[in-house]
Amino acid sequence: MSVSVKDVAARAGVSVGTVSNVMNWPDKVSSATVERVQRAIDELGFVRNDAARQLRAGRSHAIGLVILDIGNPFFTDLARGAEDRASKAGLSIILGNSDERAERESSYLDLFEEQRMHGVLISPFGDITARLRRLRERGIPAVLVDRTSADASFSSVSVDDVAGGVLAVDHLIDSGRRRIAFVGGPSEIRQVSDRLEGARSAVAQHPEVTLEVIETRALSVIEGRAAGNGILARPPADRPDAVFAANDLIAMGVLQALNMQGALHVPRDIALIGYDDIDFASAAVVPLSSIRQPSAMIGATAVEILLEEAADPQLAPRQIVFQPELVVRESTGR
Amino acid sequence: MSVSVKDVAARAGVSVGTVSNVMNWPDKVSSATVERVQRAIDELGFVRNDAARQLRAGRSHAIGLVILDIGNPFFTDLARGAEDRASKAGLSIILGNSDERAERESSYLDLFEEQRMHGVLISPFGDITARLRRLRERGIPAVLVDRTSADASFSSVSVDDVAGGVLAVDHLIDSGRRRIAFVGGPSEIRQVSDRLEGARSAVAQHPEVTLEVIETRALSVIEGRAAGNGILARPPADRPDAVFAANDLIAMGVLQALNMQGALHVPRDIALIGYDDIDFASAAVVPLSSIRQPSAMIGATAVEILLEEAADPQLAPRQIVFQPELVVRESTGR
DNA sequence: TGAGGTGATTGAATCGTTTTAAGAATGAGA
DNA sequence: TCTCATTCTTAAAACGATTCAATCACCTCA
Repeated sequence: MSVSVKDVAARAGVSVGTVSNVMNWPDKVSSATVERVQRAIDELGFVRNDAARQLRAGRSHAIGLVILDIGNPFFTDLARGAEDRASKAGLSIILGNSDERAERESSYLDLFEEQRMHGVLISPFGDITARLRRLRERGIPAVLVDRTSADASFSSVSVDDVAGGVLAVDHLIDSGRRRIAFVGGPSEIRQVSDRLEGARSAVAQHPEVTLEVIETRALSVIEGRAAGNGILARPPADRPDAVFAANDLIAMGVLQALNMQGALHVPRDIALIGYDDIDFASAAVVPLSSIRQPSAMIGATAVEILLEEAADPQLAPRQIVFQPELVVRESTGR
Repeated sequence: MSVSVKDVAARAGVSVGTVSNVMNWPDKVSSATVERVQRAIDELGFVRNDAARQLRAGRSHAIGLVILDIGNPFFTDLARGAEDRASKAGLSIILGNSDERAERESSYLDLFEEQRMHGVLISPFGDITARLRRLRERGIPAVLVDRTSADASFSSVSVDDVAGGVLAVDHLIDSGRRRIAFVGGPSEIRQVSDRLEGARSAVAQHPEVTLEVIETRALSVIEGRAAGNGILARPPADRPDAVFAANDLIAMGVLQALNMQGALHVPRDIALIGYDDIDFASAAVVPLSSIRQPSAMIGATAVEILLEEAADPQLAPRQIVFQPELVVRESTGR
């Protein structure tokens, strides 16, 4: 059925060891032989069997990546970044989507252990430090993405959401706004609470500025629109003059509500800034200011660290924190 | 480093063959032995090495899935459906994103061949029939998703886009619209041309109805908005009274343009229907009517067919075509 | 001519599991 | 007690690539 090194060796009139050397250490082989073996490979259409390579090598040539939500552009961008970096090292990425469900997360970790993955990148949902510790004992390093390790026992690559909150609110204040509303929730989500914390600390620098919190049940367009309608229903004097949304989906909902029938004008009446800078943000009715995260860079960096740890398991865990970036568009503009 | 069957066997005081039987054919082993071996497995934390299993079995326990665009909810839903069905058969799905680039598509196929995948599902971009034929010769069956095989030499699972076009335009006509515009492009995309063809044939049934085609350069929100602005700029008598957008992104762009500053009212002045029924559709300023495709079902069915072909390579290829479904919301409503 | 060196190639062992034919143990029936 | 079945269990042979010590061929220099 399948062509093996043995067949190639027979065709080229050399031993299997030589065929292997041609593929992996061509310098060790005379150029005439390389040529001959290569021709045999092409003629037979030989494709090496990765299972056998892996078995011999003791570990796979792939990195497992578990993300929280495949529908979220932030994660797919992150995956793209990881993939690009990994392929440079001759590794592939196996993508798993935990969908914020502990049992799916766990079954991916099972799979990755059975496959003796080169390493695992994970955006954790449940408490999996014990699992990761075990993987590490077995020679499979792990790096957390978009979340820091509680006890710093694992390396992590994340973004400073507190700084992002400061960035957003400072920008609103700089453009002359004084009554700011934070819209987002639930506050259990670490990203939400961090961004709010940043907003609070920015406001604290300016006695004349107030911050109100409008909590939502989820980070969705629908919830954002509900919050926006709530603002619209208030007497004008009670309304904020700026909204900082916990992510772009919320921001788009708020925008839709405020903009409906031209009731209020964004940014004239109310300035609006979101978070994540998803593609939709620039395509909104009023292009949305937002806080951009280096999602692809996060993925690439995580792979980088993982490779170093795979090469030297003794390495001390590192926590890499990226800084977010302000993107100004019309929704907060003049 | 790693615990092997040998260690388990030693601990349980049996041979490795028995350990293997406990895991794969427990009926062949006395219950006392099963119990003893199981305990040894648990105590040692044994996890079997998939590479070795695969090597012995000759093929992997995973199915490769190559999709065109991981940012498109249609494909992620499809992937979810495939994954659910595959896991019932004890198989996992390895997801690859070709990003509509031939070289990425090809490198995933290389990977899948090296891994001796159980089978391959692919939403093809380039012309890959030759590649797939070769995979099949090597015992790896392939099923096309969201596209039919030109020469019917491979099984496929797709949706009848022509019927979807008919569905959309019939609905517009039924609700009293007479001057319909189709917005979408480029027409090289098979889905676009099929939907337009459906629209044409629906219109052909009604002499009093006209169809105009507004071609866009891509299926994006921005392009949709440009098209919408074009419509807005015309004298009222020249405007269509209904728009059929080739997908929901286009539709949302058109909606944003028409609705801007309350210039035109959707659906009063112009009815609007999209295609795909993505989550955003129901969350738009005016909830969007759309054509829903059974994306998860497509994935699940494709896996089903793949499994049958893997079990019996002689099976004749089948073309499964699903019917799309009309979802009516406010944008075409009363 | 022979010793020593260099570079290319070989062949066997190895990775960890599954499979299969053969062997051992047990019990039933004569 | 012996034979024949029926369970269980074992040992060894795969699967296909990589690795490493050993061998070979050839050349140089004394």
